[in-house]
Amino acid sequence: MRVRLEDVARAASVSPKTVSRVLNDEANVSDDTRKRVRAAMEAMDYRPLSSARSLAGNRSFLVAMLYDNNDNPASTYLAEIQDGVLEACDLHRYSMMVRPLRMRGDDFVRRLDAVISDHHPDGIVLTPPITDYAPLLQRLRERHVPFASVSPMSRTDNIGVAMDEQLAARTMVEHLLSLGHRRIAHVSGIADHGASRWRLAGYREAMAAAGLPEDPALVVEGAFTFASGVAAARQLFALKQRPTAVFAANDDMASGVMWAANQSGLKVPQDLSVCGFDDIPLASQLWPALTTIRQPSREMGKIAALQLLEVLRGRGQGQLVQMPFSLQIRESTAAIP
Amino acid sequence: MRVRLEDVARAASVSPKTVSRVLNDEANVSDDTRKRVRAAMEAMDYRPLSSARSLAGNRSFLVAMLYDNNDNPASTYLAEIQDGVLEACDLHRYSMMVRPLRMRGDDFVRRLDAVISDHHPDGIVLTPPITDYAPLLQRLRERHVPFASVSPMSRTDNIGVAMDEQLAARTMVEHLLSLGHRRIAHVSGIADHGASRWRLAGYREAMAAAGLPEDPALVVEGAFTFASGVAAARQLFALKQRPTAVFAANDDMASGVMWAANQSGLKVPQDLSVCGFDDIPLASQLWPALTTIRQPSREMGKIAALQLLEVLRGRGQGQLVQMPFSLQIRESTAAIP
DNA sequence: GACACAAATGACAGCGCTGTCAATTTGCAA
DNA sequence: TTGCAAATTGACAGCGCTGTCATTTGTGTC
Repeated sequence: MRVRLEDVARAASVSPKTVSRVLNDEANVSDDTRKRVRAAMEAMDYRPLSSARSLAGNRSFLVAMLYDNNDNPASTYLAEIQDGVLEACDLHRYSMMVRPLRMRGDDFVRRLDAVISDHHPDGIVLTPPITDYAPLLQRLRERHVPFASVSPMSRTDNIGVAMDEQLAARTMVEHLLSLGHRRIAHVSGIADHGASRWRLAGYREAMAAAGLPEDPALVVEGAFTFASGVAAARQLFALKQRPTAVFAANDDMASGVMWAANQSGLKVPQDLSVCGFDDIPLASQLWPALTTIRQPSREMGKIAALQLLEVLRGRGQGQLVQMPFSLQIRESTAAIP
Repeated sequence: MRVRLEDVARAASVSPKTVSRVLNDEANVSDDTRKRVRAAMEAMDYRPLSSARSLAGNRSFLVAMLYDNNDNPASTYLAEIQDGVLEACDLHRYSMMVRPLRMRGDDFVRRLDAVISDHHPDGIVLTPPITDYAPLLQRLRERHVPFASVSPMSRTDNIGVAMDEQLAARTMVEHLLSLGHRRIAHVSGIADHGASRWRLAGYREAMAAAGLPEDPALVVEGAFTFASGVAAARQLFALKQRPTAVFAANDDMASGVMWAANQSGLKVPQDLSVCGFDDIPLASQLWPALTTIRQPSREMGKIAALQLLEVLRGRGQGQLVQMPFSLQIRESTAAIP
């Protein structure tokens, strides 16, 4: 038969309520008692029944990770974040569920409400690009559902994890500048994603700081996909004055650019330097391996979830953790000839 | 305040137990009553509290999807299956959780037990490569946890979804043969994965049927990754008698082969035909677009979950659904010069 | 209309935990 | 040693639903 809390109580010669206190790490339990109870739990391999805990305690021990994969082809990114969130949840014995939640559609709030009412997550982890969708944030606040975000656009009133993407992008471009490149193109992402804005801003900042005039022809909008990288590259290669380096806003597009370069007979990095952003697994597998910005997605998912859990467990307020980035210089960038 | 089952009962002038019957689609409720109760539920936007249902009914309404991503770099594949499983679960108002579960390690059974004891899933969806791990299956049967599999190796005593991968592989190779190719190489996957075996078997079958002697040099083992495709291709290109076509056991490796071909100055498909398996998004984005076998992962995840749910809901036994495949002929394969 | 039987409905306890609040023990100052 | 507040522990009800079993209602037969 199942071991119940009551059984543990009997074994430890305390009341069920005391076992409950130990289980929930509550204060006001003597060290001696706590130890005895813990030992009994261990000895009996006690597994609290989460449905009973939820019913009695009015909490679900559930964290929901919301995402919109409609606009987000980089499923490897979401998968990594998911792994990180799950790791954090496991640490505190919370469950995790994942829910796609498309932004488009006027029944958005209804769908969000359904998720909350049906599953009662204690808290929510938001992933780009829905980290900044106003109706979502508003509704979560109205319903008092705590949430944490991965790479939110707004850096105030938010907990979770963020990276200084603008500085990272600037650093990337400065690397190209230091190699002697002057005609540096940028393939940006979907316009209203925070990631696109910051990376583009970082590019512009670096170019301006180097005293280079802005050339609109050198900035092409992509969609974070391999195919859009190919298309953007074709457009850039068709320019009368071809760029000598391309900074793509993510690795998928960067590999598209490299592919197109290969097709056009351009050697990377001899004829063209290419760099990306994210450091997806493919980046180091490509040949030549891609110079990029390392963004530890898995770790970021974990940290965001930990901030949320801190709040859920009544341990603190949580904060917006600033993530360091690192420039991964590999073989796809080189000095101009 | 929250609307409870009791409130619905009062509104519909029936006992709580009757509302419970309607909620659970049980028999022995008159059509009239059922309609009245449904209307009341609708009107009051009643949301049953799953923790109470679980506690009283001793079921969790939870489906767990288990995977081992350690050996499975194609996270896009798992993400699609996950989406499909989730869709099926939503259909029947079940929740879904995902759990990585590494096969290696002698504490495997303990880890599996922990998942079951902690979360009490009503059933489990297994994904390759853990669909055929004997200790896992044995333990699930011992604990009477129903499960369904996506592409299990054993086609007996299993419910879920499968594709005739061997026939698909054979069909792919026959396509190459029909284009006049004779020196056809195969880049296989991780040896003990079912997918690798079937695809290799299909390749051999087609070659033998065409009366071509088996040349061990033409079969190179990869690991389902882009990088392993590149490595395998290099090995094949180094052969004194280079193959004119390469059939890779998945699209990631096929794109690796194409990449390597590009690097070696081989034009695809003029100098080398390349084809893959799975039809991942990248396949149609590549240039030239990759000829491959379409494997509808998302749909397969959904179907597997539906078989499981049929069992969980006491609606039937579930079955191993055979999935049709389709050959996607694109631009990466062509007749030999 | 009376009877047998099946279908429909309801009463009630209890699933395993936690919230509330009361009871007991401990620690410490006087 | 006594007194009192603080710390610790426990008693008990109840969270919202479903299982069990009893009761009522409906249906068909002679």
